[in-house]
Amino acid sequence: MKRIVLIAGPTCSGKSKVALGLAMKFGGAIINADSMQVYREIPILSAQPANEEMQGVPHHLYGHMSAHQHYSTGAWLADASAAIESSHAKGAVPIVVGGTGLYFDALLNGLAQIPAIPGYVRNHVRMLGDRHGVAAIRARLRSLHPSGHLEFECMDFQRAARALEVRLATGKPLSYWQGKGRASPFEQEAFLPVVLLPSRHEIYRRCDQRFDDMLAMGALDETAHLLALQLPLSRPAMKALGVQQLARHLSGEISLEEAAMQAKTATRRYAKRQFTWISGHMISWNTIYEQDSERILSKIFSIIKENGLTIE
RNA sequence: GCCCAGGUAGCUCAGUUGGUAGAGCAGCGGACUGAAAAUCCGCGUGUCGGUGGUUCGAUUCCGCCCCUGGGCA
Repeated sequence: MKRIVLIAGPTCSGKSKVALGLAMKFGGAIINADSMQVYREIPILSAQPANEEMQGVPHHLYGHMSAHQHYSTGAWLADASAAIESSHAKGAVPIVVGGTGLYFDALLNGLAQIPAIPGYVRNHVRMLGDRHGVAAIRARLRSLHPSGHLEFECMDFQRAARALEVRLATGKPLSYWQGKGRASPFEQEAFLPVVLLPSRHEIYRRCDQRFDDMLAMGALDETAHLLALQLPLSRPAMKALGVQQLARHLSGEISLEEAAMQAKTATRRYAKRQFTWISGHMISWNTIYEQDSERILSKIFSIIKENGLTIE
């Protein structure tokens, strides 16, 4: 059985660089596990590796979607699984790298086997939420439960909307489907999971620096082009960190300095959520606290040496 | 030098007719099964500029000092 190397970590932890180093040493193929780097219109803002940075190493699922589209965890799992299999078939070590915790969770544990939700049901539910708020979604959910039991007591409209669309489309509650269990498309033993965990202070420092770098690389122009597409704000790509802040600067509402400050703040909050996810979901992973990419690489090399890239 | 306005949380400020104080933003903690860079839940973190005085009790009233703005010289 061939290995699947996983490299997770908060934003700015140096994952991409480390993945590239690994791929060059072992003949690997890099597979993106970042929900924003899939959109081709935002290469700078989502920090996608540039072509000249790829060093001839195959990179999959970077910019393969349009910002017009609505990607999802399920779609990613299917794409990533296919990329892993084709890498194995070509004799390359698949290296899955990214910061989206839910994607790694789906890869490692699978997703509940829920039938696809028809687009009209999904639109109906989202429109209900947009117009009348979470309360309307919760009320609708409650009305579908004869027992009066409410699955979603919280005000999380995204999850409430998911529960409602599943209930409407399948006739069964979300908990029914989730209760049936789930399984990864791959053997657990195949995974070689590594999480990079530099200090929070260092991550924050690098995030601030990186946003300034993004501006220098043309993040403003990129935002202007994205805005010209006139996409609804609900499109995932419109929620990339920095887009809303730079949009407000472009419309004259705030200064560039203010926009940069707000974008940096939003990035720090995102990193904080990633730290929380990691501490709750990646406890058993090989954890590397180093900050220097050479030292990280040598640690991963020794982890790979111990575990091997193939197993019986 | 004189006059005026201020000095309260990391920042901007509110407030206490004298009983050790609260908003927004920032920050911190947490959740997470097909939007996840999303979405949601929770938490004030403080020598109330300093020092004397009055008082049972001062961040609040009074004196002096320090600091920051503005004005007059």
